Amino acid sequence: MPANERLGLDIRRAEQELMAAKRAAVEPAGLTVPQYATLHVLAENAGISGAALARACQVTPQAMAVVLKNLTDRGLVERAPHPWHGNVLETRLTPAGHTALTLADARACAIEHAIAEELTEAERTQLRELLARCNHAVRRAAQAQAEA
Amino acid sequence: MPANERLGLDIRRAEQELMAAKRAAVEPAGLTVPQYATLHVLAENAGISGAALARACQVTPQAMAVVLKNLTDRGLVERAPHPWHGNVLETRLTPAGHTALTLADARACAIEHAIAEELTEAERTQLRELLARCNHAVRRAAQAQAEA
DNA sequence: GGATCATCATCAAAGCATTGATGACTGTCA
DNA sequence: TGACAGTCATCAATGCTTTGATGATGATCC
Repeated sequence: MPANERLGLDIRRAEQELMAAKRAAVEPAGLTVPQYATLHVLAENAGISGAALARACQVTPQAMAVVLKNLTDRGLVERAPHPWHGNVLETRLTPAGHTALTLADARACAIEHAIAEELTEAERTQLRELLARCNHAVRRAAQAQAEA
Repeated sequence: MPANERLGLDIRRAEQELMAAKRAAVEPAGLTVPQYATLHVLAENAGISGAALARACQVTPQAMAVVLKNLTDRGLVERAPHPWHGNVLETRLTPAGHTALTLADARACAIEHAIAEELTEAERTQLRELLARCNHAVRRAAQAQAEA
């Protein structure tokens, strides 16, 4: 199968380009992309648990634990035991975390804004739909292989 | 900016889904996705240098060095100094590497095949074009930020 | 010939991500 | 009350990726 026919490569390339741009965008705020994503979810869900945060960011709880450790060490978030639900650690933004998020968000949104402006409303919808169908096909193929 | 309007998330999600499926696909061959990609390029470019390999796979030379180290340690590739061009290490597939690649390639192609089949020819072209335009917009926005 | 430039390999540090396994806790159901 | 299932946090091992810095080598130009 020739490489230039593989649609996966186009998707991969787009994502890499996007990640590189976002990395550069949030770097002045002293954040990485996963850290920015975590703070973003946290801003709208104060006191959420680490596991729930991981689900929201679509990573494993272990990966989120590493991100949270780095954020905690640098004082951007704080974690405290849940009042009556023993095993859970509530996570919250600190003022410093809120500041960093605000800084990063402006530049990150500029990137998203650029994408949105490049495409018409109809094109945006279509891109979403095409990607969703790719997802569906991929998931189906993966499951077929898992069963074989 | 609401999260559900960010097209970047759709692209990101599609890529993650794809990566997860490919990871599962090449895992029975004892490979990771970057390792598979490296072997794939290597199969058609015997004796290529590590830096050139990195460019072909769109990663940094350092990242490629790690991948090559793991592949070399497991005997899937071998590296030897270039005959007359001193500083270059020629990299080649070993028979074991070729076997692993063949195994992984069948399953990886099945994933790509599933994507290609889900979409019509026109849709594939359109998806490519939309992604390319996203790339363009992202690159432009990133450059604008870099200059600011 | 010798300075300069581009390319290549590599060391180091930091961060993100995966799988697998373990222990602790809550709530439910018998 | 006691067993069970589900959720949560965490340790450990691997592997990929990035930036930054360093040294070696070959080719080009003066």
